[in-house]
Amino acid sequence: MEFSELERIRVEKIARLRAAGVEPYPTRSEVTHTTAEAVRLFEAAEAAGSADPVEVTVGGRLRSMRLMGKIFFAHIEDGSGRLQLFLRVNELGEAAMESFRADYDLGDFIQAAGSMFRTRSGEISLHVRSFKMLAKAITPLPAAKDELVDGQVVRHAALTDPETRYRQRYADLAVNPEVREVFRSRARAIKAVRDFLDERGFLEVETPILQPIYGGAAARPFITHHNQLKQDLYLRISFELYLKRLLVGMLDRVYEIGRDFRNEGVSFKHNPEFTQIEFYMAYADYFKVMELTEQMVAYAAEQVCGKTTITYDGHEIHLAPPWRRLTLRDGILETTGIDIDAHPEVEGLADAMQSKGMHPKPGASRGKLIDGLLGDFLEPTLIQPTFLYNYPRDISPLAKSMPGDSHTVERFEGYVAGMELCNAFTELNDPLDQEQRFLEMGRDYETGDEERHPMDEDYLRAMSYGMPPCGGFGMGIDRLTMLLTDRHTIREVLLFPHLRNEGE
RNA sequence: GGGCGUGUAGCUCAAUGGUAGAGCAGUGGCCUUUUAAGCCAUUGGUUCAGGGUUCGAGCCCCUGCACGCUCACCA
Repeated sequence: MEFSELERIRVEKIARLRAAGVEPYPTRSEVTHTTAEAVRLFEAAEAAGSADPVEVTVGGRLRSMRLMGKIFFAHIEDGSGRLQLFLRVNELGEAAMESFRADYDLGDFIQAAGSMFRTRSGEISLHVRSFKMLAKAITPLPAAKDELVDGQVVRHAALTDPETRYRQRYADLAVNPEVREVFRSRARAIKAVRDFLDERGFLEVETPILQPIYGGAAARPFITHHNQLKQDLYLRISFELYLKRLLVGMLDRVYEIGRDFRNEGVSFKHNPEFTQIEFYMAYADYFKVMELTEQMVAYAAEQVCGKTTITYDGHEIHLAPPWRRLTLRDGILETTGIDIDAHPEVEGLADAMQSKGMHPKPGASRGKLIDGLLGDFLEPTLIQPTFLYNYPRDISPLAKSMPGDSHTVERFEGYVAGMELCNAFTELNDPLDQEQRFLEMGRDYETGDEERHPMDEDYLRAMSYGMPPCGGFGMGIDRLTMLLTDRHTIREVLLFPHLRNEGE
């Protein structure tokens, strides 16, 4: 390791501690309470009028030090909160005080034993009788503490540089408590989804991440290779085709929470690997799935935020069921004046778009044009939760057709805050129809679409054994977390978002 | 991949083409109830990297890298 000057000074302190017979990285600590527990104990004793001292040993990082000659104040922080330490030469002696002054730095992990009390200004604190180093920090935490300059410019920003925050998430977490809170919320959201499905008889399963054929979504995959088997494999882009095989196997309600990998561009809402929840439910259709979706998201909001009305990007959003239901046709008609039902063929739709001054992408299918209208005009207007439903067949190869409408399938997407949150449909369970869809996608591939659905023969074999009618659902956990924590980029809800290699 | 922007001390930020600075942190002092303590003194720079223009470049030009925003892409 190469050290900066600040770091060299701390390395010298390590040597000094060792020379004095003090191990700066001891194997064990004697911590008995978190800082929050210590405070609660003391408050309880106070409330009970108890005169017995509350004795604790707490541990944490040194986050502030105010050394005032014969007495020191300091704050330590652990995962539960902060606690002020009060050190006085009367109890500790001059040698210990001097060691603390000279060898202890902000960022060090220490433990302190003593009894709880209130300072004259009323802050619950620990009157320290003994302390020891638990782990010496060499690199100073990137914490800023700006001060009043000429009666103004109070800037107490901590680490804010996004690159440093993402590359050194450990440092970001260490100095920015609100970042820690985001990831606690993320965990609560996942637990809420899991509990919600478990309570409704769903079975959590795990399916292959390394897949010989990828499918279930339109995305380019990452390719890898098994050496001994001499087998090319793909990292999964969705769980869909494996989960639906399980319905053939009489596991009626299944779900998986896990990582998908898509070899595509990164953006504020895309990361090459992201977390997805998918569930499949036998004997359900997409309307049933809509009901479950709105209940599940509202439940997650309650668990994470304590309520179903949340704020996202300044918008007050009401997640309580029922959510607005809007057919894709009506939504596009309202926002563009184009009736997609009046244009069952791509040529007519493209003409209609041109007459509105739009520039339909040459060679795009009808479904892709409709998807473009949705993304450009309708999606930004969908702030309050909305189920858009009934989608073009040609962009939905795994969804079941609507009875009596060969161009449309029973599919919906849930939109909140102008962002696609989830995607679901009545699943196609007709093996002959499914084979036909794969073949149609194959034609698209031959005309240059990289994101084709490759034919999955085994999936067709599974379906040909008989697949119960079912509804299926997929939702990005990252986007759900963004929504519930009011974060506006996916990087803020990923502990270690994907970045380019660090420069030399 | 395209466009725009940013890159200066550990952190947050200044600096007309003319001596690289501030606050906090650090270091040395003073201080026995502080509160993002206070006071005195002080250290710390390959200004992202490499070229170029100029008497002189943190600043202007070129190339590269990283990050941000945005467009494209995106079942």
